[in-house]
Amino acid sequence: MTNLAATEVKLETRARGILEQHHIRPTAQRMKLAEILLAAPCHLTAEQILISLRESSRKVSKATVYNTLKLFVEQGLVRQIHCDGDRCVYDSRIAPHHHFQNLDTGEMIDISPDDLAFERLPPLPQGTEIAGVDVVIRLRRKA
Amino acid sequence: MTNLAATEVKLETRARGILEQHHIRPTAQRMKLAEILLAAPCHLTAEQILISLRESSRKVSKATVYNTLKLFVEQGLVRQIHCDGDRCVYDSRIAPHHHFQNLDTGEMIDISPDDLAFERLPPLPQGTEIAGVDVVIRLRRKA
DNA sequence: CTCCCTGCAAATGCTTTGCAACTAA
DNA sequence: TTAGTTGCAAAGCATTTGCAGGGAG
Repeated sequence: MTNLAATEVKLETRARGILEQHHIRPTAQRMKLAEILLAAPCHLTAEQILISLRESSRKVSKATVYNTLKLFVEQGLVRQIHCDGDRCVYDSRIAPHHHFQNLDTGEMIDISPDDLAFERLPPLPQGTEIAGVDVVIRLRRKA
Repeated sequence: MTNLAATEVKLETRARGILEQHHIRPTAQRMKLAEILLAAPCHLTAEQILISLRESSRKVSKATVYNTLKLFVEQGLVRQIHCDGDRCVYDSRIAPHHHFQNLDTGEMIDISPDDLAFERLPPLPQGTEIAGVDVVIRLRRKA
């Protein structure tokens, strides 16, 4: 009980700090969203976030959820991953890392950067540099 | 001229052969689509394919393009790549390979499997096996 | 008071689907 | 004949946008 309360306070403080670091005004809606995403490293769809929000006291409109997520992505607060054509997840872990994708469930699982290394990378086209490298290991149930 | 004609005939034959191998009835529309995709390894959006088709003699409806592409994907004739949220490309190279994505132009470029190798892969979650590994190296114009 | 934020609903854009006409074996 | 295909238009669906009302500083 006291632990829970302490955790919640800490989370709120942390969320506020991160928003301010990114020069985002900490409105009630943005705070709620940040708290959901920052509570733990997670991969959530806009829909799942919307459901989380409805369960909490404060109600947030769908438009605001999308607008806020877009803002967070632009500010580098979360990462947007397109796992398939008509669904994308917001990844609250900012540090570079890779993913398993469970094809049966659609679930995304983090891969620690330490667990994956390249032996050889291809030469880059003239005049370009690497902005990022994404690896997705697609998994199926073992036969 | 004779070369061109020969190439076209060959392409048509090849397209027909591939459709039959996959037990897809070679209708005129499917042949045209297969020819566009098989002419060379390429990454085309549904829109680009639609434009190619309009330029050719035979006209094909948008619905048929989507239905046919879906069929081709299901049959493993082409690969569908989701490069961003509201756009996907159809990759006519079936063999496993990876991609550069030019963030400035959206263009996808093949990476030969020989040019990329892993030094270390992460342990897989219990009861799963690898269905595929996709690497996307995102590029930006060099500063 | 002013600017920015929010929420609703309408709009957008890609993709899918229902259905009647059609086509090839 | 008969199952499989096509094309049109309408439907779907995730996301974006226009705009009026609202809130914080």
